Amino acid sequence: MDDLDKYIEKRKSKSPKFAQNYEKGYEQFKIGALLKEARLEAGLTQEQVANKLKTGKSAISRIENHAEDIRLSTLVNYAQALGKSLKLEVA
Amino acid sequence: MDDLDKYIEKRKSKSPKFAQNYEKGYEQFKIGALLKEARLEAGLTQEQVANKLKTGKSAISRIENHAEDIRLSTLVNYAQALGKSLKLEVA
DNA sequence: GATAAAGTATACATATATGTGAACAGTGTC
DNA sequence: GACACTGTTCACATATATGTATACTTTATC
Repeated sequence: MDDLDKYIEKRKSKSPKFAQNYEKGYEQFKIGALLKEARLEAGLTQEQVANKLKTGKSAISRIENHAEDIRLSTLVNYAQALGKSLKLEVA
Repeated sequence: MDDLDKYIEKRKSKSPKFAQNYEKGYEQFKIGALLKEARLEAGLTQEQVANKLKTGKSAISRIENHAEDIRLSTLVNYAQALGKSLKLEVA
């Protein structure tokens, strides 16, 4: 089980709503976890990312923890702030 | 040159703004084209997709032609309406 | 246990995506 | 040309993501 899986398990145990939606297949809930994982790999704090995106750290926290939904541009910007890019596919 | 490329070229020639943003690398502009391509492959009209998503056909047209930005949930729903799924990656 | 750094939670304001309906345009068929 | 079908554009209303500031929590270090 990798770090992302561990994180998901932790979120599930702490939040019934998260667990319920996650099991339903709403993997959008994974997005926040993905971004957080990518941020930590880049060795950045939420505040550092916030500064790059010219916003506050609370906004970053919200994205990582409560991103039931998110704008595509926000995803793209977040990825860019980490020096990465967002790949999309309809398959 | 595949159909999507042809479509992009057509949009570029008709809309300077589209061309400009596209060349800048704002590939979000590709999203609408991607969705349209997927819809046509599935053999569905905009109205059919609109019905599945319980919305109007004008909303579908707008997404395909003027989706400078779009919500992740909208992308996911659209893909589902076509019997497909959305793949995301931060790389 | 005091302090600082990092992250979370909340509330309100603002920006913007989407819903909705109507009018109009393009395309093909008769 | 009339008709039906498909897609586009517009305006307005509504829903919701994000900006912003503040307070609180957690964790680590001393």
